[in-house]
Amino acid sequence: MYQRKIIPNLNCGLDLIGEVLYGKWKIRLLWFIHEGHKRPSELQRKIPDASRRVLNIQLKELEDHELVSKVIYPVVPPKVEYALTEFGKTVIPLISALGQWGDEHEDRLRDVILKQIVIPDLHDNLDS
Amino acid sequence: MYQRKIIPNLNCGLDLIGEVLYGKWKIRLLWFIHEGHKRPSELQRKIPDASRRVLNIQLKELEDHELVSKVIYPVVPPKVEYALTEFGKTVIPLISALGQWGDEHEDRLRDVILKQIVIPDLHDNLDS
DNA sequence: TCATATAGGGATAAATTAGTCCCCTATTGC
DNA sequence: GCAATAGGGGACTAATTTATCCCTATATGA
Repeated sequence: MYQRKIIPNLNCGLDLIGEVLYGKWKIRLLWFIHEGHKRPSELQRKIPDASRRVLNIQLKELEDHELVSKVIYPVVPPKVEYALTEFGKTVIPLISALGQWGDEHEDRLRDVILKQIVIPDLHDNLDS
Repeated sequence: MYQRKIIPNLNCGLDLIGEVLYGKWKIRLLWFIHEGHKRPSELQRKIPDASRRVLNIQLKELEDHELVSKVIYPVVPPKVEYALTEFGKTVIPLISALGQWGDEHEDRLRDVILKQIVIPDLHDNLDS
């Protein structure tokens, strides 16, 4: 596991929430778990752009931060289920609000974001 | 400037808002500008842990994404003022909600976060 | 004359995050 | 026996983000 070399700031609420929600897929993981997709394989199907590995790592962090809980059933083949903790449930309204804002301003956002991404890239990645 | 090699996903609202709000200091920049700290030097003083360089870069991105506007006064020494755009103002309630959640759960968050950060680090960085 | 304040940028290095590849477990079905 | 399934993890590499260092310009005050 990666050993941090720089201590994060934990001065204010924004620092604190940042520590637990930053991570490319964390918010989406929380959202999908909230929607009832409990098992790792389901989550991987919902987020195909993330590698299995990274999802596992981020799920582990969410678990360490007590936002989700994990139950491992001792069966073969293995069965694992994630769920939001009570604490984790309290972030859902925030995620919902973020997603809603993004949806409301979808066109404008897409526009300003794409302006920053140069053409060659689009060309090279048309197939992805 | 860094040229992206991977096209970001822009499928849903969460992807979109992520593109404009990710960045270690962006949310704080928006917040302080909202509080009336308009000038670069003021912002740097409010966020001493960020290097001047990075703040400039992130301010530029916020500007490109039309969340803030920048006015350069042609005087010497230079004077620059940032302000939230109308669009930028619409994110403030979200940031406020995030910060509030962080504040409400401050103790618990600090606790779970620090558990993940190992002791040697704390030792090596006691002075920072 | 020299330091200070103001704003900014290039080059480069360091830190962090994400992704790829390959391997392991044990059972069921063919 | 062999493939498929479900969940994981180590080693390593690539991508991305932040930080550091140094340099530019001009006016003011000591």
